[in-house]
Amino acid sequence: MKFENYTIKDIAKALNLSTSTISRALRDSYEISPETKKVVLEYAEKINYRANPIARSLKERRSHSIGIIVSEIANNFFSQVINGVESIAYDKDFQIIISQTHESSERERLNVEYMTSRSIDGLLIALSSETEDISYLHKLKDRGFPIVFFDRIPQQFDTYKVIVNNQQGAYDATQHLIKQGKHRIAHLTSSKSLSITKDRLDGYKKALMANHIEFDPRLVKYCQYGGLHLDEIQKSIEELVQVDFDAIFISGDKLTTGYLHIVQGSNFKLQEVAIAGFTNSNVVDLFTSKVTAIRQPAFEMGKIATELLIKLIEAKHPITEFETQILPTELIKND
Amino acid sequence: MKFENYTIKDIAKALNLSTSTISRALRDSYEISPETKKVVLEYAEKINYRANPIARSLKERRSHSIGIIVSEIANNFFSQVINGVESIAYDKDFQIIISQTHESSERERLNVEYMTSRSIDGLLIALSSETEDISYLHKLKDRGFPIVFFDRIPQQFDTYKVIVNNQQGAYDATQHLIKQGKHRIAHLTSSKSLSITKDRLDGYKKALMANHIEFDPRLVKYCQYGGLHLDEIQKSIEELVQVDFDAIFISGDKLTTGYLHIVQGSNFKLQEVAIAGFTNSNVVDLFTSKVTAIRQPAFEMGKIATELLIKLIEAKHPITEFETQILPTELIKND
DNA sequence: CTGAAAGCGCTAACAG
DNA sequence: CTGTTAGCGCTTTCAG
Repeated sequence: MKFENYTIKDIAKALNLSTSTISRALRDSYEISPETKKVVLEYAEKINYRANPIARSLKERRSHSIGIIVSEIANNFFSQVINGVESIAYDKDFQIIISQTHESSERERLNVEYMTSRSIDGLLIALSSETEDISYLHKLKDRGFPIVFFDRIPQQFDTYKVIVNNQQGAYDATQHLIKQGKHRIAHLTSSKSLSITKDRLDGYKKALMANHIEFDPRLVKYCQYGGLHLDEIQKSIEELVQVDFDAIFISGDKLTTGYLHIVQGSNFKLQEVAIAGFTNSNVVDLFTSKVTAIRQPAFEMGKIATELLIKLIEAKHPITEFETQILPTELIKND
Repeated sequence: MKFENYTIKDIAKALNLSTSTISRALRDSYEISPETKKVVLEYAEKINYRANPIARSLKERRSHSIGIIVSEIANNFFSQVINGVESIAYDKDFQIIISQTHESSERERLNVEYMTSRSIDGLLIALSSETEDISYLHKLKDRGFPIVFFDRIPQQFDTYKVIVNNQQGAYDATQHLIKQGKHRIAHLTSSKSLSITKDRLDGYKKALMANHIEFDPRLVKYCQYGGLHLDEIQKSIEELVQVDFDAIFISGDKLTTGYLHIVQGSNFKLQEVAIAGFTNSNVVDLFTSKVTAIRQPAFEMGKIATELLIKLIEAKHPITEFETQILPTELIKND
């Protein structure tokens, strides 16, 4: 089945004008007389004419679409980011194309390739937890393709980046736990290769140090897939129980809920362990376990990243000076 | 900044062949000699050639992309559906374009228009809670445009539809509450215009009847925006408290969490009201309030809907015989 | 087996 | 102010 639309040619024929006149009239060009414009616009309206964007894209070498790659849209943080992206893209008449990596670097690479081959004009991306080699992204960028990173950013990549102050957020969370009188604070986090993992670990250490608590590496557990698989969390907890802990700072949504699921079933004194963690869930306050949340301004982040990307796309001359925007986190106490 | 790719022309020039030969070789046409193919393929590989899908789309009048419209991707049910869609689309080499209505019928219409004008090959859609007039969808369909509805479907629209057995799910939920000794069972639900609202209400009534409990219309509260705005739930609860109830059957994710948020703050005996509801949340079991969940096979639904849509898109002749697939729900007790 | 040429729908020099 | 024409990158007759 094929679905046909009117073309500019149809209008030209019907109105006894040339296609270029129609094209110009529709785009409100100054070269066209008001009368002609009126006739064309009215007729176009009447037949409900819609320009074929594919043809326009081919001509203009722009698709007016941007890609966004996240690990999971079912993650509150990312879906909120996407809402932010949407809010700007919609205004600026850009289509957005979303795809998920499910924390697989191969999937990520395929998605990027698929998207660029489908001619997106630019890319917003938060790296997967598995990703280490991003040379293909460097190549793309070097060929002039606009990329903006958010949340999970690479080191040494000359482009715009948008993140939160992860170190500060982690510091605040840890500090909060310490203030509650906790001293053996575990840290459950994502893959070592992620920027956020490093930054949050730094904040955690800094808070310990500020309170003269010695850092114990046995209390830090990494989950390669960011808690996507429950068994990586299970394993971490089992190991943590061995070394003993009275509070835990968790570095992500999936990790937090995964942790809670496991704790819920357990009989150990785990129930009394204080919890603080990065999460943008809207329902943490409904949980049986009290969780102190570090919230990220996800919507805002999506907006800013998109604005920067569009700036990059629409730049007349290559941009070479980039900054990294750092947004504040918010601590939501729950006790 | 423009981002340039190699074209078929570049290959032709480099290899001293014509563009048509290259085109054919790349598509493994029988008319091309194995040797030529080999040379072309190798060279294409070497320069990492990617065909420009925009050009191909223009020629073939197909974009190899499908649109999916939901109210909110931040809703577990919908994000799971999308994952199902993705799993099939990916295999069949279709790009998916997601957009959200935020329960606004105007947004829905704009999204559909935007997507079709951007040449998607087909559309998957769950109607917004506000939607009443879908004549524009009828028009699209009549012009041969493939549409598949899921979850929130219209009456009288000749096309494939995929839903769950909402009546049965509602029946099971209500029955479960009754078995717990509850007799004044409220029903908090979405907009009157949605198919799922009607079906679930029917199931609820049927269960009451089967247990010789009289139906009390004052116990049914509708939320036009499906709980997207907390105040509509607030208002419903206030009214329900007036008529008194000892259990509640809730018809959706947002409504359920919204209800819990409000109840949590309240001092009334609301805390003792038993709750059952449609939700695909992965964290209901972590909630303080015990919620009996009716889960929908969302992933499955996305898969089936996509398969049907692709069938429609690839049909050589117009399809006129349609069925509605009805999937089972699952009751997850929590007591 | 390969090439020339037309055309998908639109835009944009260039002419008039 | 309007029309002619070429061309975006690809596929596809139609010739050879």
